[in-house]
Amino acid sequence: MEDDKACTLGLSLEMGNSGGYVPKKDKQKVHKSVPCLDLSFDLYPKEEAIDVNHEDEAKGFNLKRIIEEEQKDPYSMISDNNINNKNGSRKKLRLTKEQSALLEESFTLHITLSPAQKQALADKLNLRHRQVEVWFQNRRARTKLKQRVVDCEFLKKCCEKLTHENFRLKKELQELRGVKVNISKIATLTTCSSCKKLLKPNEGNNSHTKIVE
DNA sequence: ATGAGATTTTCCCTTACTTCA
DNA sequence: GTTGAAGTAAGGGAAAATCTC
Repeated sequence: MEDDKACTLGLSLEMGNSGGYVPKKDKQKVHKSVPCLDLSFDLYPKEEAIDVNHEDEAKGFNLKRIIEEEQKDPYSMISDNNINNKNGSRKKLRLTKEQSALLEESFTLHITLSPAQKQALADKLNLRHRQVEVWFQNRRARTKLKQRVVDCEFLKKCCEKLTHENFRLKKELQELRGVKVNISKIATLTTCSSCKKLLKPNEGNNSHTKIVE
């Protein structure tokens, strides 16, 4: 059955780490009990792996500093398509097709990224670390929402199936009860010795009512 | 050793903006 | 041109685990 097959599928989508601080050295332990995508890909080759606290003199790169600067002035390090409106309201950034495509591609490989991976991707896309982070958060939320809709539909079908089955079993029970009553009725009947017809209890042979023709 | 506050990272909810019918 | 719905980037708070003093 298709539904039976469906029963063995789904309802197990996990987002991996469900929150909380995870030290970098223990990052992989988190995913032990939960089926989750491998996060060990390199946006940078291994020899260029990023140390958050390390100040790269040649590139002037320090992730901690970048994040701090972003917090001080969120719009200082970004392309001009994300500058606030004159009235102070937030101007919404729209990611380009290329940016979205690469983010999607990364997401299909890894639903969460380490800070260094986020920064590497941000550099690649000319976005801020925070923007990549937020994009992944929202993308995980969207996935979860879609899965919730799928789960909901599946549970609805299960419910309908069970309701139908319940109705069928109730009907069957009713029929069986009817059969049982008839059998007990038959068990209490006696047979007329002369005409061989069934008699009600306490009915003599002389004045009997014909029950069974 | 241990306890309290700080830090880090994620999730969740919400808001604000854009796009489209 | 207006409106409402849907999509989505981003803000902010809470939770959880670890770190630091």
